[in-house]
Amino acid sequence: MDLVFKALADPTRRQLLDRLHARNGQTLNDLCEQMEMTRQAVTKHLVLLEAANLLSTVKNGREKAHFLNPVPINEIAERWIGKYERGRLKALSNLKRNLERQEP
Amino acid sequence: MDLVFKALADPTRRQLLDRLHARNGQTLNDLCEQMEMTRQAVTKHLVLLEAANLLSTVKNGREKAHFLNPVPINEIAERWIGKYERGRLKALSNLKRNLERQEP
DNA sequence: TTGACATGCAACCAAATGGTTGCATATTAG
DNA sequence: CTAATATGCAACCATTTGGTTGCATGTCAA
Repeated sequence: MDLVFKALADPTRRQLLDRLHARNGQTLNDLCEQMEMTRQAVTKHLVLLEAANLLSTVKNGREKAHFLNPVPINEIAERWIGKYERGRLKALSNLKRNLERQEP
Repeated sequence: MDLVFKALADPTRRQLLDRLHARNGQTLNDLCEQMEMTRQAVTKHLVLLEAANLLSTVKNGREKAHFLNPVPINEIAERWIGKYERGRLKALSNLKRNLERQEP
């Protein structure tokens, strides 16, 4: 879970996920295009994303395809966002009431 | 948006949000209890959370109460998780098909 | 009013992070 | 076979991050 949050914290990695979301199964070289950094830097990001189980790879000859794995993001939605969502209205009203209490 | 992801990336900060979720409006000293770090370290985390708009504070005399703001988390759920969620089943089936293609 | 308490601010430090360069290895095309 | 291509691995570097200590400031209680 912590690895997922850390992986999602970097804009470059979110961009990589976005690009895989747009077209799944891209190779490393594909993903390097339009990235303003070296191939090795992209590789490091992909390694982190894979460690967080946000993507899986399939080696095919000298190429390596990358596939998005939406499960961890779903887990965050379920276990974390949902929890906070349920208390949303209540927390908002509490906040409002407490703020108003300060300004007579 | 990036500030929110970065803020959520640290386990200490998620713990702080959890504790505010359990009991809203706690003071800095409250939040420092059971934290294995100095008050100043906790302060730094709270500053980041506030910069990400994940909590708001109300100063009352010499105390400062902290209130959870669930809006940014909701925005992540809406704009990011939702997008990936919608493609979940499709992506999973694609992944499965591509994996099977590799193992005859 | 004075001492205790709650918080703020700044300098400093070690470790993690995000990037680079250079080279090695494996596969495919000609 | 050989050259080009796709990727892997490791050392190195600057900046950010997460923490510390020390001290300053403001507020409440006795």
